Amino acid sequence: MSKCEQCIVRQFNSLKALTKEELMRVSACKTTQIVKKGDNIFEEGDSLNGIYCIRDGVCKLTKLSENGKDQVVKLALKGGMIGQRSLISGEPSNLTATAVNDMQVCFVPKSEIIQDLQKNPDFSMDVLKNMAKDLKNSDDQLVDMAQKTVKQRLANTLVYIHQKFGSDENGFLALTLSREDYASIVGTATESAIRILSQFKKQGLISTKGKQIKIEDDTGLLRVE
Amino acid sequence: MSKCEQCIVRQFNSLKALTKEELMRVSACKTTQIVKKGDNIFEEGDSLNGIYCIRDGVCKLTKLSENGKDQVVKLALKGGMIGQRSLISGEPSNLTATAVNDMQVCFVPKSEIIQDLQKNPDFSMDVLKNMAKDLKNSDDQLVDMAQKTVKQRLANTLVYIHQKFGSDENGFLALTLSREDYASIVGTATESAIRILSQFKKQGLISTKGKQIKIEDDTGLLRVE
DNA sequence: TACATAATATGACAAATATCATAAAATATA
DNA sequence: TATATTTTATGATATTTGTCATATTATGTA
Repeated sequence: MSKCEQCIVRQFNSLKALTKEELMRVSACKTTQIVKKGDNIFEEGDSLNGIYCIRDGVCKLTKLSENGKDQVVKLALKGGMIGQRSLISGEPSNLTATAVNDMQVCFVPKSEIIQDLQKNPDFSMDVLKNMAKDLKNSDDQLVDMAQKTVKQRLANTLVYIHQKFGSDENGFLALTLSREDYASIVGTATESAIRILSQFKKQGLISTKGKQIKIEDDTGLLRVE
Repeated sequence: MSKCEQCIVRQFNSLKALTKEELMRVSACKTTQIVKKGDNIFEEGDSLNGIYCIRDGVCKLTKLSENGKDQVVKLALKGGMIGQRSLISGEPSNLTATAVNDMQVCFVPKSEIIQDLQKNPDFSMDVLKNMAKDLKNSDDQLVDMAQKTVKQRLANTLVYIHQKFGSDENGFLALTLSREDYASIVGTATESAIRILSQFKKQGLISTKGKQIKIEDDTGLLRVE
């Protein structure tokens, strides 16, 4: 089994603030798991006994609304950590984590993390900073959700995914999501999302091939009204 | 000037986790200010050199959207702390804090707080827990904003304010907000908020007297479709 | 390959919400 | 108290968005 000390992914999250000794302990107690596309890592209401560090792949964090629709709250990718909020508050998870493509994640037990939070101020400060960043993102999303049109939100989402995940060799977004996923990021009906994508296509802002999407004009998308 | 050691308000926030010595230092370096209704404590983009502990009164934390409308992200009341997120991330404030009624707030300089975060794991853990709670609230709000109707959101807001702020001697909500404030909490046009309030009144869910609102049927409000 | 299944696409229509106009009431101010 | 100003209220209408129906295309599987 591979060691955390040699894992590059760690540089992208709070684990980089651990001392060599702490990291070795984490490495010794962690377990690595393969998660197949579509499978859940954990579900809303689950008690989490640790956190997950994403070695590879992407997952969506969603919450089921009373109307029966899932809302995507966040996308987490390679280097991300999920489950910290729940671990810190000691409450069951507020969100469901579902693999958007095949993933490899490392589970680190709660006891080790809590101990490091208590002993290592650099680590706890870094976790605090990441949580602060999440909170800012969440607040900003809330404002957009409240004040922007569906069209604007979908345009922003496309640009965001372009920026965050880049393009493949053919120019298509490297992260392929279903139209339903787009709809539940944007907070709209799947048909509405599809309709607006068609419109963007006619306007030359994007092009598509099956479910794959190519961004043709980022700035144009950001100008959508 | 009054001392933090004797301040009850502290019990409601992370400052309760400080040691006696730390608290005395905070008390020595803090400054108390009066903020009049409608005045800003800080604005979006301001660099904050500390955090504010609310001794009395209520403020709204808002963000201006590109469409020119303010969105309320959070209401903070007596015992609450504002500005922590910005202090921790080291970024300018993401939100504007405006007094909804007359307030008294204590400003604690950044240097003192940072030092305590570094030295006192109980304190940093408590700040972390509060941030985790804020994050959960923000995520939940996001889901509601995306998936619930304006009517449901306004009903939920009324119940929330009833729970959080209670009623005055005449049964009216103890926190009086303008219809415009309600609209920018719910994320709708002021006219829509007013229209729906009128509807709730006809249904006997609330009653009003000027801008004052009395909740007549909490459970009924929560059942609104 | 052929079939079944799921995902995407689009039309028609209904419902929700925003906008503009204007009136009435409440509140602040002289 | 009288007046000006703001806030609340409501109607008319336009726009946005959701829902249901159905066709088409893509994708997985035997």
